[in-house]
Amino acid sequence: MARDARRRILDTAARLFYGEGVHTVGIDRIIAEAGVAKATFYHHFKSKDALVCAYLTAHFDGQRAEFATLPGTGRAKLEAVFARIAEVCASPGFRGCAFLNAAAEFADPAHPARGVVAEYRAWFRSLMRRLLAEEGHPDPEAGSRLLLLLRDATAVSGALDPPDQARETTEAALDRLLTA
Amino acid sequence: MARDARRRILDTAARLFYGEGVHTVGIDRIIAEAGVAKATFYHHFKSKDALVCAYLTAHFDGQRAEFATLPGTGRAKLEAVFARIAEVCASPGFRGCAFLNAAAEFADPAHPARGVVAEYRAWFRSLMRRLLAEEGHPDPEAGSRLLLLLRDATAVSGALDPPDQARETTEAALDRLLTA
DNA sequence: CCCAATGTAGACAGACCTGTCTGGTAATGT
DNA sequence: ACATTACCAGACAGGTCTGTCTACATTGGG
Repeated sequence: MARDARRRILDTAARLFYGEGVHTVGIDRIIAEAGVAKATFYHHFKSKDALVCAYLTAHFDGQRAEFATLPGTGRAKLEAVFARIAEVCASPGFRGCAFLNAAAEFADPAHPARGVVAEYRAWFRSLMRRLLAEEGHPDPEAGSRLLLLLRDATAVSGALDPPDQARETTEAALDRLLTA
Repeated sequence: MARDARRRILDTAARLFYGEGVHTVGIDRIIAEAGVAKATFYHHFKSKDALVCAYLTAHFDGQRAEFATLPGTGRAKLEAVFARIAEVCASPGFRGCAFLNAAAEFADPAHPARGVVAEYRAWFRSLMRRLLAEEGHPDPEAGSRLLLLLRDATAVSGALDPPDQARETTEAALDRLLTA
C-alpha cells in the first residue's frame, strides 16, 4: 500500500466535488474518505484550490483521451463526439458538466479554476474547428461557436431535464446547426 | 425608514448571491450590507435556504414581468425575447443565469431552490410552446425544447465567453433552429 | 393611549472550515 | 544497513458559518 495516496485523494475529490459541489465538500471529508492523513494531503497539494485545479485538469485530460479514441474524421467524428456527449449527459448520475459547475461556483474570473475551464473551452472549440475544416465547412470559425453552444446546452439539459430529453434534442439541434 | 427591511434584505441578497455565489456569501454579510439586525432577518426569513428561494422567485417574477412587456406575437415576439436574452447575457456585470448558477451550487435535486429552477424552466418552455404555436410551427413541443436549449447555451456563453460572442452566435443559432 | 408588530444591537452556542504542527511508522533506494 | 521519502493519526489555531437569544427602541392601528 502507500504510494497511491495521491491517486486516492484525486479519485475521492473527483467523486465528491462532482457529486456534491466543491464548496460543500471539505478537506476533512476528502481525507477521511480517501483514507489519508491530513499531512499527506497537504504534502501532495498545497491548498484546496490546488486540488480543485488538479481535479478539473484530470477531468480535462480524461475527456481529451476519450475523444481521441473516437474513430472517423470530419462530420463522422463530429457526430461521434456529440453522440458520446449526449450519452454521458443522459446517463444516470450525471450532475452537469464539471467545468460549468465549477465556473458557477467560482464567481471570480481570476480564480485558478476558471483558468482550467477557459483552457477546456478553447480546446473544445479548436477541436470543433478542425473537424469542421476537415469536412469542408464554409465557416469553421462560426460553426465551432455554434457547436460549443450546443455542447453547453446539452450539459445543462442533461443535468436539469428528464434524461432522454437532452439526447434527443441535441441530435435534432446538431442536424440543424450543421446543415445551413 | 423601517418598514422596508425585508426589501433591503432581498435586494442585498440578490446583489451578493448573484454576484458572488450563494455558498460564498454568509448571512452575516447580508445583514451587514442591508443594514438590518439579525433578529429582523430571521423574523422575515426562516432560514438562509428560504432567502435563497425568495431571491430566485423574485428573479423569476422579474423576468416574467419583463417578457410580458415585450410587444408582438408568434415569431416576432420570439425574436424579441431572444434579443433581450442575448442583450442581457452580453451586458457587463453578467455572471451567468441565476437559475443555472443556483442549480450548479445545489447538487441535491430535492433542495427547495431546485424546485424554483424547475418551475422557471417549465414556464419558459411553455412560453416558447405558445409562441411557436401562434406562429404555426409544425411541432411546438420539439421546437420549445430546442429553444430552451438555446436559452441555456446563451446564458453559459455570456458568462464564460467574450461579450459579443454570445449575442452573435445566439442570433445565428436561432435562425437555424427556427427554420427547419 | 396602548398594544402588537417591527425594528436595532450584539452576545452566544455549536458546528464546520482551512491549514499547521508534532510524533511515530512503513516502505524504498542506494 | 541506513537515510530518505511517503505515509498515518490526530491535536490545534483562528476563522466563519447558521441560527437563537436577550434587551431595548420605534411606529401604527384600534
